Amino acid sequence: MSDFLHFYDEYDDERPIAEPVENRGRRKNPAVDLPVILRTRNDDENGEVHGNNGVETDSAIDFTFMSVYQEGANGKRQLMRVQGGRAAAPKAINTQADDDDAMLVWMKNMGYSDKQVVDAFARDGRTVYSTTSITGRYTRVLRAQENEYDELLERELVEWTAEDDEELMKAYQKVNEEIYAAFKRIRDKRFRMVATAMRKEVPTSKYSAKACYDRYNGLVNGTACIPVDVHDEPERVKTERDARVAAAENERRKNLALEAAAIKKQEAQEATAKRLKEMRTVKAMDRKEERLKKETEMRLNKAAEAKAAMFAHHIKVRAARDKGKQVAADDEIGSDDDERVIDPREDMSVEDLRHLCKKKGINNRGKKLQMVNRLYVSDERMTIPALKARCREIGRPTGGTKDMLLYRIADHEARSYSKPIEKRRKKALSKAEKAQAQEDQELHDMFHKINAI
DNA sequence: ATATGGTACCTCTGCGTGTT
DNA sequence: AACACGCAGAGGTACCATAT
Repeated sequence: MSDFLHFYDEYDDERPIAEPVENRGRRKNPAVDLPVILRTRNDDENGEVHGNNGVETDSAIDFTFMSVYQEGANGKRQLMRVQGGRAAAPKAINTQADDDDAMLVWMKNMGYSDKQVVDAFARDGRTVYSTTSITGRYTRVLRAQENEYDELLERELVEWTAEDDEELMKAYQKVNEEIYAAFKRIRDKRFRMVATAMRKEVPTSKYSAKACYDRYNGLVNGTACIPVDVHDEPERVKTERDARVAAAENERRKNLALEAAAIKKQEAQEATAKRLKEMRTVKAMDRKEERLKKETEMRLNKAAEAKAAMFAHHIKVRAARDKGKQVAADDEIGSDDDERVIDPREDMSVEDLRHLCKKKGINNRGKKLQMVNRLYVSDERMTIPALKARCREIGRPTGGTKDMLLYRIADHEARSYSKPIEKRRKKALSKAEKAQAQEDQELHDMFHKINAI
């Protein structure tokens, strides 16, 4: 082998190539950007065969378009391309290695990967082998060197040195350790291989490496249980095994039942929690409705009191104007709205009014306003103590003028019939509901705004 | 017929990713 | 974080196609 020390200089700092790789495996080698040339074949000045005739190939145009191979059966080789360098062509393995082989051996000895060798060769314009050829050529060169050296040793033209003897013993020791490790690795795989072999022979086999190991040792040590088909008491063994199988099945079912019970329990708990939550919600809704009802009632009462005051005022005004006159005993209704006193019973339906009049022993025929007037006149004829007693009875205040007492009683009667009450309550509720809905919408919008951040 | 470059196939290793 | 798993890249070897 020729001197290769110059490669150390060439590839030291100035020629950046990748660091030698330590382990095999997936690595990301940097891509080499080189011109693509067609594979060609020509002889150089020494008669050696090279691709591209050793011409420097800096561009894709700078080559002679010649086929390196004769017309092949598949024609594939004629069109193969290499990046940079010369195309590979058969070249004898020579122990007096040329520069390419010397570099190849040096790089491989240094630990560069096959791909790195190919890239470096391409970049330097050397022969560009296929990556998969590198190891092949490398091992062939080494064998050739060894063969040549064997012959020299035979002829006693070279000899072992003391230093080499020492290295030999070290190498022997090292290799022995490697062999031991390799042996251990393969031995450790023994029962894995046994299990695989079992599967090949018995496709239904499900014995693991561990099972094979345990059984094998049991058989060798005589501790393995006897198979039922060769046992002295097969019936007993079978019965015992069946009992174990049954017990295991029972255990399995028990566990399944426990599991199912646990799931059921959890579901029941969840259902209870859900129901409780729903009940709480319903109660809350009920409370809310109750509150709204009360508020409405309060508002209505307040309005009623205000109306009662207004009613009293109107009556007073009319009384002053009609001084000395008796209130009409029958159906005389003022046609002028200004003169007419608003009685709460006017909100009642004609049907309810007829019912009320009948109940109080008053003529219930005629127009709506006539009935309202008759009711008023009837009330007006009562004494103040009687009116107060009536107010007390219906849970209304007993203070104020007679007209206010009259109004309260009229209002109570009107509200005791469903229609006007429902009408007013609904009106008040819908107002409260609207307010609530608006509040809900604002909350909803705010929630989404916060979520979007 | 032999030597050589290249291919097919196998194994090993490292990396990325999903699961526990 | 630890582990399992699949994928892809790398090297080794037997073999094939072809040049000599």
